[in-house]
Amino acid sequence: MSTPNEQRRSERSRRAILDAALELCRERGLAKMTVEEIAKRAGVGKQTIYRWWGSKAAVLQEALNERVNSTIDFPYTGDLRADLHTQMSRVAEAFGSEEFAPYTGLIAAAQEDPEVAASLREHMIEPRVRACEERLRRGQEEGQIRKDFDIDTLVEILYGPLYYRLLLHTRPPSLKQVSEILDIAFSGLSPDPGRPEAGKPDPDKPEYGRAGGADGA
Amino acid sequence: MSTPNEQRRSERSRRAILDAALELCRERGLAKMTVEEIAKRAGVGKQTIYRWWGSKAAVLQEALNERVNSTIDFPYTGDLRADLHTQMSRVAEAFGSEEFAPYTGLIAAAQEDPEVAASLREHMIEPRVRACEERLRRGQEEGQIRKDFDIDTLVEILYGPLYYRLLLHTRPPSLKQVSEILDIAFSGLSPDPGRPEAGKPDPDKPEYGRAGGADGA
Amino acid sequence: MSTPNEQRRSERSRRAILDAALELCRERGLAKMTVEEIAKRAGVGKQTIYRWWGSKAAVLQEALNERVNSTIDFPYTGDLRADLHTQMSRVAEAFGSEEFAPYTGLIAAAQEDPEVAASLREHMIEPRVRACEERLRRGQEEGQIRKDFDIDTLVEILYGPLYYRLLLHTRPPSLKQVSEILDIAFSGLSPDPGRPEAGKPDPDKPEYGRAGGADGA
Amino acid sequence: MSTPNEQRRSERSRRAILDAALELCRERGLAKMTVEEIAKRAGVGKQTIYRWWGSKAAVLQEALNERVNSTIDFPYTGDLRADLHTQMSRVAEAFGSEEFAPYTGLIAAAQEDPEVAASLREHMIEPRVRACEERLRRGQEEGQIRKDFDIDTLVEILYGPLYYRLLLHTRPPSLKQVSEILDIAFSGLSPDPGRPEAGKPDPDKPEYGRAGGADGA
DNA sequence: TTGTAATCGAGACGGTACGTCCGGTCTTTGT
DNA sequence: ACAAAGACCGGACGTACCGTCTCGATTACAA
Repeated sequence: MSTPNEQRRSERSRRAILDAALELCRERGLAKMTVEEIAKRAGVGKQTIYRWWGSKAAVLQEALNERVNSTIDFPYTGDLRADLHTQMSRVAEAFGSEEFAPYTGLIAAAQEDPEVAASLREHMIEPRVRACEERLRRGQEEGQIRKDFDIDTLVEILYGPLYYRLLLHTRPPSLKQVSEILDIAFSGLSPDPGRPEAGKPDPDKPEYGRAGGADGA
Repeated sequence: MSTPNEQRRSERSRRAILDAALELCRERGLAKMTVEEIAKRAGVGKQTIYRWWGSKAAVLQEALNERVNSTIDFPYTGDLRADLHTQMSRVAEAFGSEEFAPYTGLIAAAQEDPEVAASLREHMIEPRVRACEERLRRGQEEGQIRKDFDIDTLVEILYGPLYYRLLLHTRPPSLKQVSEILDIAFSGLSPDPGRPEAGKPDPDKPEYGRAGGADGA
Repeated sequence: MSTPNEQRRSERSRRAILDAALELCRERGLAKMTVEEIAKRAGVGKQTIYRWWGSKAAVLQEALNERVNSTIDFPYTGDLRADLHTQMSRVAEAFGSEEFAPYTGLIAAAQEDPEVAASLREHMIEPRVRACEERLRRGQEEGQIRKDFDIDTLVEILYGPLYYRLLLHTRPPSLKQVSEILDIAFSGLSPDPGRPEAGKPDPDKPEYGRAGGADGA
Repeated sequence: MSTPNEQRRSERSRRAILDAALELCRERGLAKMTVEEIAKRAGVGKQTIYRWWGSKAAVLQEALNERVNSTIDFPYTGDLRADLHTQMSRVAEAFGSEEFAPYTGLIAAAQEDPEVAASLREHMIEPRVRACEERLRRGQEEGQIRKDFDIDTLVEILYGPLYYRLLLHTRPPSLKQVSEILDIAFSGLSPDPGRPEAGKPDPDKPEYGRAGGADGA
């Protein structure tokens, strides 16, 4: 079976479907949108969707791919820490934006559907991870960071906290968080007697255990 | 309106429902199980589920709560880093286990349902975060780590990478990852000329960019 | 099994149930009312209804019994045809009234439930048929009608047309119909050259075949 | 809104639904059959039933329509009374048959649903009433019956007694009843001194008031 | 007068069916 | 020859009632 003749495919329908899918996903989220709605809004038969995609998640995946290819590239100014700050800030900002619902929806779908998970990894995660790794490796070669750490794990340490906030909805990822991540990552936790003992209050910080109900839904 | 008379509630049915829900979730995941199935397997009317819970996610949430309350507590041996290693290893192991599907299912559901998100935070995340924070604060007071970092962000740096692997399905969380996280977090990335430049191979590490499609689900 | 102790029965509840049932039946018909509604409106537990009656139809049956016992009796003036006219007019009027829905509802229920049918016959039909038969027999003995017809069939000829209109909803039973029934029944259809050929217009008469759709529902 | 595109309708499904409905109605009656059963037996989605009919009664109505169109026609031999006897006997026989449950079920449903009532009248009652009226009018013109009676009322007098037995379940309509109806209707009740005073026993006749339980459900 | 036993209001329970919605497939129609 | 349109089967949704089953709290009888 597999896919029909790619050549006869209607680009017009493809575009309308991707646009409608993205639109709907932003309106009510991946789980609450239906293939039927996409079809209706795109002015397309349902079969046309099922012919070319396996699920609404696959449609959304393709729709997202097109819009975000630009954000892959990593800056290079020579200062690794500054470049990381630039890039991570961009990510934190994106994660905090309302427009980002489709991405979290996709990650949610990936939890229950290995195909989505694979596609997500391949198209969204890995290219960005690779870009980050390359920048890190270059910095390493330039002696800006130590060489005895695993680059992959390092990427996870830098971006994991952003995903943590994004997906557990504790508080929105923020620029402040990015700075703190870099602070800790670069300086390390081990005590350094020569350093000042800063105790600045933190507006990001939720206060677990006090008036807990307020941070609901 | 709200809930009916709690006193007349049948504990027998409640148990059967929670058990059935957990069982089904492990069999096919939260998204693919239905309220009807839970009811049938529990030998219960659907209305009995709808009477006491708002959704299948809420049932699962309650079912999970009961089983994991024991894992909150943090060890205290006096050595903060060792205690973190102990606890994070436990988490990494749990995250890797097959039995953990219900938890990721719940996180997925939280992406599209604020009520689930709130409940997840309140019952699963916050108690553990609090426990970790307390341990960290104690270590801080004992001078084992620096005092000028935000504790919340620190928690995110430690656990974020585990969630990253759990939810993005790049590779399973592992004990090795835990060690590396602690290495980086404690030592910091900044170069230290006195240290050896270890280059040990890493079995966890996927090789992005080579035969990338092969690691798909 | 059967019924519980009749002596301890609460007359208060019995009354409230019968009243509520009749009220509800008039509001929305037997089929669309529920035991739950009766119980709620009567301020009574559902069990109290199920304890004493087998179905909502049985409740309604009993409720109706109480209200209509007065209409059984047949007048006796000496003029059979006049007495029939009096009684049948009363019936036609009752059948036409809006308050009569419970009765048709009961007949409807009887079509699918033999118990209701038996109860209906026993409590509502037979006593009235017997009364009518007695009056007819007396008239027969007095020589006011011929003796060579079956009394039962005669009753059916007199009242059947009223039930016909009541149950098939072609047009409401009317006094005019009663007069015509008696005319035909007493005179007979066979031509009598000596009689006048009346051709009075009939306001009751629907005109089948012309603009038929207009008389719908 | 209303009905979808009639042209795309599947005749296959329509047939299966009507057949299943009639079958089920004969098995357990209109009230005790469910839309779900019809769907299952017809191998059809429930939605396909709800798409084209408003209720199970509507389905049954359409199913019955197709089977009974043949019985409308009235015989014409020149002898009105004989023709009436022929036709009414056919009806009496049909009313007595077990296969007739769907019809009584429909009449029952009509008591609580004006749409069913209208449909019943339009499709089942009126065509037959019209056919009978025409035959009667012709007989009237031929001088076989008097001209000073209302034809509609006459139809009710002839058929009302059959419906009476059918719906009140006193005793089954019978050929004997038909003969007696015609006897009374044609001869009239008024005494005729020249006639014999027949007193033949009647097997149809129930004996109200004696051992009444025997005719119970 | 006080137990004792049954009925009572209340309503949770295991179920059945409702009528709606959507997922995926199959058929018809128009271009 | 495509696709659009959309009807189709299947089956889960959440709701409404069914008739049964506890629960105390009356209530009426017997002791």
